Amino acid sequence: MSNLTSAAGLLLSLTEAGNRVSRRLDHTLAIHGISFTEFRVLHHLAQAPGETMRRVDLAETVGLTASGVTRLLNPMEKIHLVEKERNPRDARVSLVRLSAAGKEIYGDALASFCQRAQDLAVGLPGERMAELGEQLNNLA
Amino acid sequence: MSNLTSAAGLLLSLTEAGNRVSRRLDHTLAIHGISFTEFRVLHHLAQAPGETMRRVDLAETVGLTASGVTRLLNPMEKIHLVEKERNPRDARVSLVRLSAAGKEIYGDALASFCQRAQDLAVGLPGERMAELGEQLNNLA
DNA sequence: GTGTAATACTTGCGCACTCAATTATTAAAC
DNA sequence: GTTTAATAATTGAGTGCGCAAGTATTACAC
Repeated sequence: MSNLTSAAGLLLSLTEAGNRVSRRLDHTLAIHGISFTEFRVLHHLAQAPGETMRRVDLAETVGLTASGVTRLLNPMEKIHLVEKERNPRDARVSLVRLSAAGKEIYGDALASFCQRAQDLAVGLPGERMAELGEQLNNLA
Repeated sequence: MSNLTSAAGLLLSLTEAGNRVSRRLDHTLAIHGISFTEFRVLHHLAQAPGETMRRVDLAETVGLTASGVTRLLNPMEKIHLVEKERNPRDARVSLVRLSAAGKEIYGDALASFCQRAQDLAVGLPGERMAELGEQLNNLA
């Protein structure tokens, strides 16, 4: 029926589902005044040691370009969701830290996110979710 | 470690991996002069009965908005990768058909795509790929 | 049949993001 | 210690795509 290898078919479904899901989550997070992308940086910062990350690492984990994070973080700094910080050991890197305000918004948004995710993820194998998520993180 | 439900974590990984993968595939398909999104419409048209689809259905399957497909298809029609066609039963719908030229480009791009997909998908469970892809299609 | 709602698609506007090139800084080569 | 290469981030220019609103056309009520 389909002339795709199984890997190709999977990546196709992955990206298409990813697009759909992103758009839906964007809508549900709009209530909190942040985009889904912004939520993702808040989340990864919240998980990071010291709630601080380098911009390049942030880019890779959220699935953006370095350029993309720069543009994304600018307004977030202005709204004081995150704070810029310099690295004494290496003047090239500029670190990003989650602010108190950012932490609070993250907490609120997290609840909406998890709730909506529960709805969207029906039909996925409940037991294997954690395992599968881990595999996806090590992808590409 | 992470205060996410398993569903939430999975959707996060899904969208982030989707972004990364999309960007990579975009690059590899650039050789054929098409974007990854364009490849996806060519692919779905090639699978469709009569190699023809309605724009709304195309939008949903490729993970775009109706507006998005309109903008995407305009240049593709100009390059004659696809052809517009009207539905005699319903004047609202405008059908899109894969052209001969589009079919050819699709065939070429398909090879590159599958090859690259193979590389990108290392670390994913080979046996479960087809099954998982099907589940992702019924997501969101 | 007429009015209302639903569906398919398009368009104006704008934002998010990418790419390529640039700057600043550090690491490596020798 | 220079020179060269590699890394981190930013910026200019441009594109892709979404949203909201608009236009047709069809379906449904009654």
